[in-house]
Amino acid sequence: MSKVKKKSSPLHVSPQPAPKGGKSDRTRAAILNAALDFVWSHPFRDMTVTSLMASTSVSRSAFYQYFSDLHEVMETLLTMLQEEILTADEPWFEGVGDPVAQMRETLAGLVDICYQRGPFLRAITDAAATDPRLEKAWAQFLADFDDAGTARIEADQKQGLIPNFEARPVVFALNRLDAYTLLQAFGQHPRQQPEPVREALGRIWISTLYGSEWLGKESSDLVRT
Amino acid sequence: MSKVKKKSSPLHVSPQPAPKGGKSDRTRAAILNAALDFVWSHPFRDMTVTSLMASTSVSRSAFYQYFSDLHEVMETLLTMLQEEILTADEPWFEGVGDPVAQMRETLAGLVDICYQRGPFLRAITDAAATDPRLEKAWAQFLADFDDAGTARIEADQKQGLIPNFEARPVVFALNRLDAYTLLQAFGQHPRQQPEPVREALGRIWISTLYGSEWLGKESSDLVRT
DNA sequence: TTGACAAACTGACATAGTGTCATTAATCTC
DNA sequence: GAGATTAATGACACTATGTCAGTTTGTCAA
Repeated sequence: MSKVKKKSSPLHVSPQPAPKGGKSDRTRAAILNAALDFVWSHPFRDMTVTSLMASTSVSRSAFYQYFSDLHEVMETLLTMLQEEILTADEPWFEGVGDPVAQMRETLAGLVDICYQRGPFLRAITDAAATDPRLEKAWAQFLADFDDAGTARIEADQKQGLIPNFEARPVVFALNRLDAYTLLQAFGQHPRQQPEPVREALGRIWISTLYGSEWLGKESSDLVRT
Repeated sequence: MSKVKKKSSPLHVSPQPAPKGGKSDRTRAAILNAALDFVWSHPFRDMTVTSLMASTSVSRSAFYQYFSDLHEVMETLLTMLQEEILTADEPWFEGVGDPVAQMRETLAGLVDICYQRGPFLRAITDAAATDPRLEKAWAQFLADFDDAGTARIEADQKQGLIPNFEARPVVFALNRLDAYTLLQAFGQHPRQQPEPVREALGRIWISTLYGSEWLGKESSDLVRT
């Protein structure tokens, strides 16, 4: 929200990320935007270098001066999305305060982002199925949440806020819950409504970790003890 | 387990599915087995018609007399797996008795199958990312569980066994939880241990639906009230 | 302005995989 | 064992990829 421009539908664009370095990078940005636009309304499997460069003023072979293949484009975009999501997830994953309130805040942010970026997120995971590098990057993205979530749970267990069980497999499962629920709910048009999804995820996380007695007020305002 | 032969590692083989119809189907079975074998130790993205038919005694172009492309092979295999999973999932999804015991039974069966078929399951979802038909088939496979699970929850809600919330989004999320947790835990070698996964899934389903007070005995035997 | 060097871009090519088709080989039927 | 049906093959056309030698464009020093 700070300095990123938003187009109505096909999401954010990236002008010249590194205008000073020496490389002009104008074409590079054009390619990234073309990819973003494409993926908003077409499945990744239909993306070809030709189709991408058609919405550009330069030739197909120019593509290969900026990226080695389509997957590298997606990997670049994944990195951008990653930052956005990491920020939204901070409250519960990095915080130390009231867990349930932070959980709700984190989920709300996550659902919001994934609703906006749905088709694009979907494109990344589709692309990951056909490329080892991107597959690894996506796996690492999820694995980082596994680590952070495990740490948070173990901390809360020490405080007696969460019952004692082996944290890692549960976090692993809950993170796949989030990732693929959001992916399938928002990954293609028409997207599902965000509210029921957020409520469902909140219900599952909270009753699994903190107990269903915390589910009281499901409405918009956050619960504070 | 009834009449299906099992090879040690690369899973079941399918001899002549329809030996009477008229078509010989011997080559067809060979192709399906080649696919099964391939996918046990290689990612789907590396599968080509050439590589498949290489482990066969017939030529590449013979492939096209049995399947229109690689995705159709995977779709055929999906149908087989589907039956196996539907059977394992019957207790909770179709039953009317003690929900928690049935839940545990269902999850145990599901984890067991997915542990055995992991890499193959993975191949199917990878393949679905690159083909509309298979994508639809996979989506429908999951959607069927959404319907069945919603029905079961609503029934249990009427009996007061499950708190009143909108069932569908929660089932949707829980089914993605299962599918992608199992997929990522068992989808490629080396696979995770099945027990922690089963326990994690059980914990999440049960505390979300029936409350964590049912989690008492986590050991092997089933809880009966 | 010119020349010269580098950056940006291009068209043409080699490669890999797909799916089709006319033809040949195998198998069955009477 | 001749004819007909089914199974399998080799050769071909097509699509998309990634590479490369060469051309254009831009910039800066003289």
